Amino acid sequence: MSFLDIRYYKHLTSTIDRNLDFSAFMDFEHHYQTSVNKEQYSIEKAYFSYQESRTEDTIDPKLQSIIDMESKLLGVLVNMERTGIYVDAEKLRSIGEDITQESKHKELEIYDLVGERFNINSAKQVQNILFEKLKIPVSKKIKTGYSVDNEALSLIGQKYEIANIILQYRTLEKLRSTYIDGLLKVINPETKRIHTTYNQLGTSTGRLSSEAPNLQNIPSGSGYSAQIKSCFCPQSSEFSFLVADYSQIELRILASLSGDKALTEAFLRWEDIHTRTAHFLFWEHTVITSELRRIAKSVNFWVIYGITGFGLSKVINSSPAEATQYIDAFYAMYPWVRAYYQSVLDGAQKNGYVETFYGRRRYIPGVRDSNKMIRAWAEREAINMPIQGTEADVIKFAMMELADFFKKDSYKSRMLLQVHDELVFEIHTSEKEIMETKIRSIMEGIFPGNIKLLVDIHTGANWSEAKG
DNA sequence: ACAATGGTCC
DNA sequence: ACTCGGACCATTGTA
Repeated sequence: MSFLDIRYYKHLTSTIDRNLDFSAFMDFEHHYQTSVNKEQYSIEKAYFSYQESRTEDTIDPKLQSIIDMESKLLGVLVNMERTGIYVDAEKLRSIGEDITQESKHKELEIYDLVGERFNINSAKQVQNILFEKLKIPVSKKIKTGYSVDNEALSLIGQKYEIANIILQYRTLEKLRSTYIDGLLKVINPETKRIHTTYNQLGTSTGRLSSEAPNLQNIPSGSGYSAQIKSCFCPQSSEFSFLVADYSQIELRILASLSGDKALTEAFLRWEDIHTRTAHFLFWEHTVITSELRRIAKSVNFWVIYGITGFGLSKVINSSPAEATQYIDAFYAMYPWVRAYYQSVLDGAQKNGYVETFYGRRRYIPGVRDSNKMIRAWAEREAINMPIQGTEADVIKFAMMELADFFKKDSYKSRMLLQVHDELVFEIHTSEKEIMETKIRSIMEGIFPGNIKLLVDIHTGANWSEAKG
């Protein structure tokens, strides 16, 4: 277990138990950061330092179970990293050429409209062109001047076509720079595959992060995004892709943790939860249009984040007052959720931390701060962490069980990626049936809450085809 | 090198 | 009044 290096210790201090003296560890970390060979740090060293610096004598058994899980998970992650994922470089390059061509075209179109050449990639220069030269009214301000981000340009685009073309140009450039050039650069020449690195220490909720490259933010839309995603595929024809994702896992966990009757019943009756919320929010409408459902979906989504009416209003394009009404209506519909949130905040006040279903902790000192803004921020963090963190715990436990299963009978199929609520597999043709059955049963069976977790499974010849 | 801005994902 | 749940990365521009 030589991979259980210093990352593990850092994880303990940062996401599991922040109540530690960090100084004993600084030397260790310095060596880690300057070291070429990460493997030289053993679990024994890390664990020793951890014990040395603990301020309590005993460790909460629930916390210990998380520590044990993380220890074992590291080996699973290392296997996934080493396995990597194949990318059709030729296809990716060819898509890149299409994008470049279209991008060049947009570029010229912009110069033509403006009557001047400038660097469209520079926010500053775009500001100058739009607001100084073309005298377009400002829609949104930022620290250093006038914003030209997506939100601002979309507004401007209602009247000035130039903003829409800049948006289109940006989208193309984003795809080209980050996902074409960026990915081509990190294909391993020996394996022809991309090997990401999972960071177990990167988040404060217990989620994994993925870096060098980040394979957790590959675009998922249609058009070029789908084309890029389709470049992720099996290396040989004996394999296909399988994507298994938890369906509405946050809301299901919220239902279990809060025990809310209405939310629980809705799930037990297999109702469409977004439509149900929409019916309640827009009770005066007899027909729920897709637009109304979209708003209700945003409300459901952002209530989990502990967001304010102001924030929600930006997402659903309404006034803050209207958005606040929606949030209040949500709480009226699911009163136990509000009570549950209150109990989470009370716990944060009392203990200084909040915890997941499995006992993973996040220390939140801000809930005791005298500054109202800081406190409000801390409260949103506190409300979100048990849900997002439990989700992270659930999929991590599932991954470990899946890894055991794959290993036990020496299957040829492999687990390749984790994207927070989704796992990507490379499935050998001969193992298709058993894999579908087992992956579903392991993932759905891991969480013992009142509400059963649901897993959607899609298969296909590549990542794009296999997505939901 | 580093901050600011912007954009992609769950 | 309000820039807000959790991440990583590219580009520009300044130090």
